[in-house]
Amino acid sequence: MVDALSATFSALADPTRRAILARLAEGEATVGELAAPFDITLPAISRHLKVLEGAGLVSKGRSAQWRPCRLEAARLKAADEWMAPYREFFDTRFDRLEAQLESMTTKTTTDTKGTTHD
Amino acid sequence: MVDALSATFSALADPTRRAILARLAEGEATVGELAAPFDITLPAISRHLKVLEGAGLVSKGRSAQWRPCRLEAARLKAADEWMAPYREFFDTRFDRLEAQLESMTTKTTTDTKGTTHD
DNA sequence: GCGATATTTAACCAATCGGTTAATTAACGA
DNA sequence: TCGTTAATTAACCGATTGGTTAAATATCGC
Repeated sequence: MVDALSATFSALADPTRRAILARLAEGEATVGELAAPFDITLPAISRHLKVLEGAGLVSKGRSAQWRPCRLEAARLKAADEWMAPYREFFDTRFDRLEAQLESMTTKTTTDTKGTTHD
Repeated sequence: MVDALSATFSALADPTRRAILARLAEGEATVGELAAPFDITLPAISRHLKVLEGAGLVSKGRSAQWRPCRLEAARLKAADEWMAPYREFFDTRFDRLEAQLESMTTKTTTDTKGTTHD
């Protein structure tokens, strides 16, 4: 997978890991505290945290036998920035009706093979 | 994986698929056109597209033997909205120095076990 | 109907994923 | 030093992933 953005999105592609991030947005928490809300075992949580750490979304400190975890937002910001150019499309109603209208008014369309989308 | 958000992030966790989306942001394209820039085989592209379709990020039309693909932004928007609450943290320099300052001024800290983060 | 073009499906493979249980490491506190 | 608590590591399992080659499907143009 290698690249940071892929690692970030991959880390986000799991509801448990997203929940952990949501929890950390409210402040630091130890591994045990993070694990509490879930049904899965501690080793499983430990590995989810390792994935989040690997993606640079979380950092771990140490305090006696505890490992307080903290949200690291930089990589989230990078993911957010990757999304930014697509925001332009969020409200583009580029759909059936509009496309059809366009193809009816324009005679020889610049169309990618005369689309009949849907 | 089941939930839409996980499917979306998972689909985005691959550079080939992100490149496909970037290409589609410039307009519709057939499977062959989308495959052209890549070294991998057509079946591989076909499956990447199926992942993107499955995540609702791309829709396919049909026109003779071509399958013109189009970007569908709704799910991207949902992912973007998931990120929104975290934007608050993007510039929070919540780091060593600031945390340490805080723990020095506050006597009995509300600290999660007296963090020594890093 | 036939050959060419566009795309998908099938079968396979090695690697990774998300979970488990059991064992290990590390630091506390008495 | 011993028992307890916090967390990680190891070994294993079944499912999924991302790629391949080869075969199948669909539609065109003649």
